[in-house]
Amino acid sequence: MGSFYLTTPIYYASGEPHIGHAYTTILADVLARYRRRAGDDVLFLTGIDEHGQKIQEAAAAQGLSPLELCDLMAGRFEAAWDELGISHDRFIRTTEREHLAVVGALLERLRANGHIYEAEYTGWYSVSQERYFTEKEIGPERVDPIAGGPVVKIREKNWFFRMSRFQERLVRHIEGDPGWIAPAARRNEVLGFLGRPLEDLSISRPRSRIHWGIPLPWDPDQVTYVWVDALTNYVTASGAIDPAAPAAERGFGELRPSRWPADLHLMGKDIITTHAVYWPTLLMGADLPLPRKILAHGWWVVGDTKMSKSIGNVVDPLALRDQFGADAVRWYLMREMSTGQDASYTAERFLTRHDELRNILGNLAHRTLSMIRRYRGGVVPSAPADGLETETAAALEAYRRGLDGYRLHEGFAAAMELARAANGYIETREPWALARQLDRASDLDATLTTLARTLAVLSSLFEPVAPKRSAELARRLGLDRVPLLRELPEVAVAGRQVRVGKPLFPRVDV
RNA sequence: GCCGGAGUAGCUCAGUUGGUCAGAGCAGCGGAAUCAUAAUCCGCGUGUCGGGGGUUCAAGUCCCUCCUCCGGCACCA
Repeated sequence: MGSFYLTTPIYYASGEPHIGHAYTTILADVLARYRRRAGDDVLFLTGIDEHGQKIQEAAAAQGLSPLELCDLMAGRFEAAWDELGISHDRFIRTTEREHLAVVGALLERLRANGHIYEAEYTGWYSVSQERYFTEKEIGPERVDPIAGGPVVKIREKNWFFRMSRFQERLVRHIEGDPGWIAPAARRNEVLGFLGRPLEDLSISRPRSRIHWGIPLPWDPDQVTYVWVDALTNYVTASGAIDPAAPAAERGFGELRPSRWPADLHLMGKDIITTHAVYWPTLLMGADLPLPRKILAHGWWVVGDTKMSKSIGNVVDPLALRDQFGADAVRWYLMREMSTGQDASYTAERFLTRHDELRNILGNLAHRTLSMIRRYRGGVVPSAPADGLETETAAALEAYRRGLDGYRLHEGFAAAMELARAANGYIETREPWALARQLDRASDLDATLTTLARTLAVLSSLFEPVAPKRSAELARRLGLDRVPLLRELPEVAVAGRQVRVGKPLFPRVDV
């Protein structure tokens, strides 16, 4: 049995879960479920990032302590994930005691290795907003993008990580492993970025300004800035580091038994630099192995404009879920977006994808189960399931190729293609005609058994993307669970008592 | 400015290393069937594969150039 450890970013706890969070998390969930279906022992990690100035301010504004606000937001995220059928194994919070200790241990390791030094940080600071803004945020006008007020260039004491030392090693790593950053376009961007001299990374902020954070072990007047704090969650959850052990035995250099390194870090393309540059160099600095793969996905846009709160065109995945069900939302997101690229959300496309699920797959299940009930008393006949063999084999191969290669849209298209083929098979075989001819009973048996077997295959292929309805389909077929991939296509369906039930994907009147 | 993508049927897009690659789904039109959620199946596309040039026996598929759109160019979760 293989092992697979995958992560989403931890989402910043100052805002409500939105479609960006949902897409990343659903993508991760689909891959996690696929790996489980392929027989792997999976660790699927997600969580929230709870430190920093925004949390501190948002809590104060609501009359809460920072931790009270974080508790509230953790509940919001977990509830959202529950409603979307997310099967994470671990929900990490950066305020957990273990994480605080691991961050401290990592920082001490970096310092012991001689990669940390003290210097002045220079940046554009807005006095009214009490925070720094990036060059990009302030724009050429040099005003703070929130209130439009002035920004000034100021200096303050920070601790820095000698990221620049690792530039060459990182470039060699990326060039030596072409699939390490996917898709290739993002890899090229990172390499382009690394074509210029890499600067060092500021890793702390004065506690006088931001108190809600993890104090540096050697300088309690400074708190850990977001990068080290947030990214380290991946190591914390892996169990690789034991902060309570003596410094030489904590797991750096010599890994303890753990899930590290991660097999896959998933994220939106906006934080590729953080994951493909900051994080690996930090790991190098701490003598930890790098994650095996980094996959940055694209953005959902609405029509041809970017989704944004200010425009008011944000699509709420939970509202869609209320109307169509979690599986339909998941199907749309996975099937419609070419993994890695941007895609456009439109209500029309959503409905088309939902119709596909309902008419091609849902109706296939319903008509098949109805015929087994009508013609064979609800029991799958014991006959050779010798139809659709070519189509099934082709679908399985394309499906695995798509999911293994992180082209989920292609993999799931192959699954839906099999459902289309099964509908065609019904038309060709005309079971209703066979049922009228007593001497064709064995042909009808073979037809119905083939269809039942194909539905069992489909329940397995669709499980990662539509877990609830696929499990229900398996139950309707009289199976006690959704089959694993290695059990396909030979699933023992003969003799099973089926149940027709209500349509799997009911018609939704809009 | 530098770097990198994309431009294929009305719409959304597939098209690995050049040779059934001119395709799929949706929409539209016509037909079949009745097991089924007015669901399904079959048939129908004269598309300059953004423009131009080049390499080759052969190019959406490689090279050059032009046009249009988009993305990246660090302390932003």
